[in-house]
Amino acid sequence: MEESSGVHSEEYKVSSEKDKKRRLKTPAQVMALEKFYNEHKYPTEEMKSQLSEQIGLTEKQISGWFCHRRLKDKKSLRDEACPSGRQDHSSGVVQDRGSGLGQDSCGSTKHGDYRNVDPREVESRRLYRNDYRAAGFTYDNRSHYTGTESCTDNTSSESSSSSQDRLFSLAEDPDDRENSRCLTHNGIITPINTNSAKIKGYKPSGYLKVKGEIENASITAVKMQLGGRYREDGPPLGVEFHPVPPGAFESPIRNPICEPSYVGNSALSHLSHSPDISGLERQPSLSNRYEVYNSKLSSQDLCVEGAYCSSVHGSDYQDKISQHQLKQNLTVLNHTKPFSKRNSFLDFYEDSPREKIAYNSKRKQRMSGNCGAEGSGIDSVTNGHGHYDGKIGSKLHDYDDVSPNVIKRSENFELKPSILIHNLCKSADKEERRPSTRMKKKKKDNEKWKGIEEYGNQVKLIKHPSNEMTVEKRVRPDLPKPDYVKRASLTGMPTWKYQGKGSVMGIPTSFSADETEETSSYL
DNA sequence: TTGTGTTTTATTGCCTCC
DNA sequence: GGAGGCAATAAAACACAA
Repeated sequence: MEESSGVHSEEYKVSSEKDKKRRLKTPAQVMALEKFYNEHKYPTEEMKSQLSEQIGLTEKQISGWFCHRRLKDKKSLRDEACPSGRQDHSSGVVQDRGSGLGQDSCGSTKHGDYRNVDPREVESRRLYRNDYRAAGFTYDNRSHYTGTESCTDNTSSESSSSSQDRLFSLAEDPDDRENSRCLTHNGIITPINTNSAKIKGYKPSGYLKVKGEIENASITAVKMQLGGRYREDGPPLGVEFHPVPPGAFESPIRNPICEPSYVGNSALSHLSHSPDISGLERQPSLSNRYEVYNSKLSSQDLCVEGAYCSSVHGSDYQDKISQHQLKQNLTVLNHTKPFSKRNSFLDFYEDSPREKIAYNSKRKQRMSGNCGAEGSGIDSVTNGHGHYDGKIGSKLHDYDDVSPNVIKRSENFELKPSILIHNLCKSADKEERRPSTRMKKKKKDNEKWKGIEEYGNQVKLIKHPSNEMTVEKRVRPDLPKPDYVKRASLTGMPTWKYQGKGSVMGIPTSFSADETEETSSYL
């Protein structure tokens, strides 16, 4: 991988240097960057170097990109902080981001609000910490980052402006402890809890926490609002949804992701013999309410693009979320499959093909103000799937969290960072950077998932050339498997130099040999 | 096809910290 | 003084509408 990626990188660098013109980064690169950014807003030089090698950009470009990305985040926060009472498109919940103005680590270290707390460290570590802790993993790779890790860490970790951060914070909520399980060790949100996703809205930044929620009335209000109702099986934002009659949402478009598998009765979904029903959907553990909620969302918004409702998020945060969702979606599809998804490296990233999608669909996201509902729908859906004994959580990780096992099994995008980047770069770069004609673009929109799938196929080809089934079908059967998660969480950790530091790619050493063995055997 | 608006990328200057 | 980061700016690339 290093080889090809390296070559590619070199090529890209050379070409970039050749024409000093502004050169757009390939979707793969953007995905990788986004993903990495989601985990490390302030990458160390080492990380930058590594990343630059991985995606074929110069360190300077990497630094610049991160810098601008942070600005973007900051700007987003600022915009949302507008007194106009802007709401999060995806959730419709008043975002607390506003309060985070200038408080987020990505933003104003300059202002010295929390200089004492190295934003870089915070950003870099925050995710892990939450993850593992939440997940109940004994493994703590965060220590590698710095000894500064402390309780404050938690708060600071939430300082991130990203929606993910907000989501993470949810895990801290006593009522939402379960959610924490869903968090991936890499810090990417595993939308296990729909509520979390939906409420992504609520998440006071760590800084805010430190400062006191009092400072932000909106945050406090939301917090209070969520406080009582926000629970694992409860509807988001305290909105009670009435159960939908079975079959009410039987849309011709049965998107595994958006399709919430109606669940007034989880048993029904269980009994369903439809091959289209993903394992996730069958999960009996999903709360009815939750499912109902999802059903509604999906049916209402029913993005035709189904899998891609998430791409409709508004802000750049939503972008991240999109990535995340995408990741999740991809995961579901390939094993499901984003990138951010994304999700959020981060799949997209989040991100993965998903990221690409998000990337391409950004404009649309912006344009559609009511997309929020769609986005939230997706969130809820994906998250809803996450409700599996907490184990399922790992399944829904961002792709980088997804271990090789998952990848192998599901053949989806969720690759570890190195793999992801490599593959993405390979596929994306080999192909033309972007379609030049509008027709292509339009097609792209219609087939935004296509690209992702293609990418996934590439990976798939390498791993399972013979498998012609769709990703979704291939994956679904595995989802319900309990050990699936186990495996997923175990292997496939990126081989980053700094993994020891507890980077996203770090490999939890706590995993049992059995698991590893199992994984390897599978592979 | 063209014009307009938005987003992304690159550059530069300034500031802060070590 | 150097390194890293933020902010402002310009320009290219892109998306969309007419």
